Amino acid sequence: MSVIEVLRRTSTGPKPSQASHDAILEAAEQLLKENGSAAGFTMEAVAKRAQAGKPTVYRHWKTKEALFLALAKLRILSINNRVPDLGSVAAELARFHDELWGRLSRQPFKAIGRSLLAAAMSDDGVQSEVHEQFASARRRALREILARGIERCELSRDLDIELAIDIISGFSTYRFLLGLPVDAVMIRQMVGMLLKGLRLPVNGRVDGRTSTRELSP
Amino acid sequence: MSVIEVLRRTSTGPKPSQASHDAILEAAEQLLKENGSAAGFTMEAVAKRAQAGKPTVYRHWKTKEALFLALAKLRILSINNRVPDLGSVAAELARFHDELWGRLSRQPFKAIGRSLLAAAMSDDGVQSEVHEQFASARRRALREILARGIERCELSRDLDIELAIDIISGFSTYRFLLGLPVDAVMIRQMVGMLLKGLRLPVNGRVDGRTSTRELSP
DNA sequence: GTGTCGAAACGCTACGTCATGTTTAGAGAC
DNA sequence: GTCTCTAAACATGACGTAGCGTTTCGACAC
Repeated sequence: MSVIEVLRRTSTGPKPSQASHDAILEAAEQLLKENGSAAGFTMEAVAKRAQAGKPTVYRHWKTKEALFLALAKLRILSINNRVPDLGSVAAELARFHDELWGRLSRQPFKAIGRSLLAAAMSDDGVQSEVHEQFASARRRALREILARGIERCELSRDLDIELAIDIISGFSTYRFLLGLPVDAVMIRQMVGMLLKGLRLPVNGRVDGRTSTRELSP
Repeated sequence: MSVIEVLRRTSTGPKPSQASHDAILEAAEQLLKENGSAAGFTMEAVAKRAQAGKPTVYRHWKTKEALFLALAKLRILSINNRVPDLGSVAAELARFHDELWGRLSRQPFKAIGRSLLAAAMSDDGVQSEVHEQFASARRRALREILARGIERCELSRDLDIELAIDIISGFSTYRFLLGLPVDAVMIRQMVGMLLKGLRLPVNGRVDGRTSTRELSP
């Protein structure tokens, strides 16, 4: 149910109102979702939608960018990146991407993601934040998956994990950037193609095709 | 030498002035370069820098976005993507990336690239254009390289070329997006890691390390 | 005369602030 | 417990600033 109430919200005394806080965030999310990008996402519109005054919005967040980043952290950083041990790197990478891109392919996450990248490209500070917070959360999960793969001898001990993470993250991010679908089938194909380079071959023969076991273990 | 002249440019008669056209483009490029992103890139600033009137700017380009896209096409699409036959996929991929990212890592190309991605994330039309024009030019070159690799039996005939292109393009684009360096060493490491999955193994043994031949043939 | 030129002013929208009067929670007095 | 006072939040509306895109102007080239 919506946090935004119909009746006029009044003061809650000396402490900031949690109701206003929540209503503003929800209004911001609705606007991003409806427009599909940051276009039309104005502070006036947010305030109006939240049935709040502009000073109230600015009392809770210093700038428009701060409000947006708070929303992005709430919605995107909350996506669970942790993947349990599923027995194979392929299965775990597939699960990881399904969780992440299953969300980011739909609204409002898609609009928030697009706006976040737009902000990162326009401002060095946001770019750093995207790198240090949003990307690093994903990287940590991938690092665990690859480390488990090394432990169970699926992957070589010499594997450059950070490099592999760049390649894995890059694929889906690139498709998102171009507006192309990032669906489960595609993810599994990518993982299959990539794994032939990542995993330590157990037999002396690696053919050019992706085996069924690699795709859906 | 600068196209922006010191003296006041006056009318050239019934036809739009080529000098104004060039001066405006150069002014726009300077501003992007100086700011490192689209911040501060205003039409007023462009006109002032070019010693032109705002109506003259709008006479040549209908909107700010049109001016920016014209500049982006001029500077980024002009980067030569074609790579001659160098005898190996690794060498050709490395050369391709060096040409492209050697430019995109430096100003003003870096700022133009960032602003282009920002615009793509904010506007569906620009996103389509980035996909259809900017990305596709790169993809065409990569397709040639991979096709040659298949011809000379370095790569499997079953290779999903488009998928491979997504992975290859994604890596560098992802690092660019996060503000991380995209240098030649890194590119060669990525190509090395990726090729072990792409190329058709000639011997029955593929170890976990990257051989010197693969990195710099 | 037609169309471009630079300069200046305009309307519009959006960011962020300020001034106003109202409402509320909490602290202290009794 | 009740009353009073104060500090801070609340919505509303107006404001200053900045940027986009347009209009008007006199000057100039063909």
